[in-house]
Amino acid sequence: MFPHLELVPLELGRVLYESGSRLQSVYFPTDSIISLLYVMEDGGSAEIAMVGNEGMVGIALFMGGETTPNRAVVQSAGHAYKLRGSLLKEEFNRSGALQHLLLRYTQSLLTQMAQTAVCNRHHSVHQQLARWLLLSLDRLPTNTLLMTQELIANMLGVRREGVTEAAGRLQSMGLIKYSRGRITVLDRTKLEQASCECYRVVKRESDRLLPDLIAT
Amino acid sequence: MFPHLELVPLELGRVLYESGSRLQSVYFPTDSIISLLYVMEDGGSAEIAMVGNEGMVGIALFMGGETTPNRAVVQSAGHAYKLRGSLLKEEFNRSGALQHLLLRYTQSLLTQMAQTAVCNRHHSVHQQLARWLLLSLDRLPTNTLLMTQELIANMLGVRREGVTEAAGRLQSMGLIKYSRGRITVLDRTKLEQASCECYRVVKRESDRLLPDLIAT
DNA sequence: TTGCGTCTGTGCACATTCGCACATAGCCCC
DNA sequence: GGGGCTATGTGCGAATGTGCACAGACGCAA
Repeated sequence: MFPHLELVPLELGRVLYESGSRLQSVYFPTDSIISLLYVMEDGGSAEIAMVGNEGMVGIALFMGGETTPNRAVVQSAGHAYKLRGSLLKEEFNRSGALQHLLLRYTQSLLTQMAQTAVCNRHHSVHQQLARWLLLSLDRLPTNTLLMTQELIANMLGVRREGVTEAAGRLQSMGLIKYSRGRITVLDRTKLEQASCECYRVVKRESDRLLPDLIAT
Repeated sequence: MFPHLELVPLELGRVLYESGSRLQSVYFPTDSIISLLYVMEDGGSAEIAMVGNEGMVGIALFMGGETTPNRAVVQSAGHAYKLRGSLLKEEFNRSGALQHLLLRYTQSLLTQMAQTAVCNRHHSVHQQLARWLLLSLDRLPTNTLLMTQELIANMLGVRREGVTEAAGRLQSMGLIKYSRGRITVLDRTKLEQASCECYRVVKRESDRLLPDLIAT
């Protein structure tokens, strides 16, 4: 299967899958981040989950549904290995180690979605921003991310102004530093403290389910 | 495998799995409903998904994680087929039709969770209550459910008073009728209109992924 | 029938977020 | 180095939801 992996560049904002569209290929991000979004009828959106080098985009393919009602969009530019869906499906159906790995990854994605639901219900924008930054950071090689507050607001499904205020607070506490779409995390430990339990739950499950991650 | 299915009664409030506990058995509800909840550190809770006769409780078993950070609790009393986890796992690993069915069910559960996240972010208590009632109704043989507003509030992760107000509104619109823990849906069509798109998305995916549901 | 416990309704002060309007500030590019 | 675009900051009023307190109301049981 490896010879069929093709490393492709992914620019910010590119839509890999549209909601309900049939999957032709799957993507394994290396240094990029892909967001899974639900886009509402009125155009509003909310991020459901985030995929980085720990996972893949396109699980519906081997889960059997072929499509999902979500959009996959590049949240942080970078690269990903692209693979013909049919090849992955064949390999998955061989029921080998890859199948088990993919299923465990799917379970960790499930946890991420569940925790997103909880977080949306119970936690403040401030805590959610911290969670989101940490999840992004875990999927990037650096501790700087290129993201306007407007985009973050779209991901979290809140107002841009809400992000401005929360980010301002985190900055004045010395946890992060930012200007014009460039956010740098200064104190990761304190950022984790500022976040809610949701981040820790997702991280713990991810570490537990995928202990043996090696670059694909 | 069928001879090993054991029909067991499930009383309201019973906890089938505690967060993080190892799964011994899986359950296929017949006329009961099981809620998957996340319980926060401060004791608050939020429903992540709902399982009725369309699905099963315990997918972590075949997904490979063995545990999840969620609690499964009986939301509506009734019965379920209980099965030793190891048996299901064996059958799953035979990669037959059951495996494909279970994976498609898991995908529909994924959609339900994703939509819960969206709904928690963007929709009013009023809409969420309508969605929740419809999802419950779809999993019950009758159109009456036994549920206090207090319990519904715990499921939705909102205040009891918020449910009181939303339910009062639905009642005065003639969509439902209730008293002391007994809710009857009078006009399902209008209730769907009062609900948000989330219900429809979940329903559509569920119908699409599991068209061939026969009582297990 | 009476009583008690549980479920439901309501009022009010407060916090958070929203929606909008508009001010400021950094950066690119001619 | 001065437009002009885009990103960020701020200040309202309104809406929604929260936390608490307590009143009413229904139903079961003695």
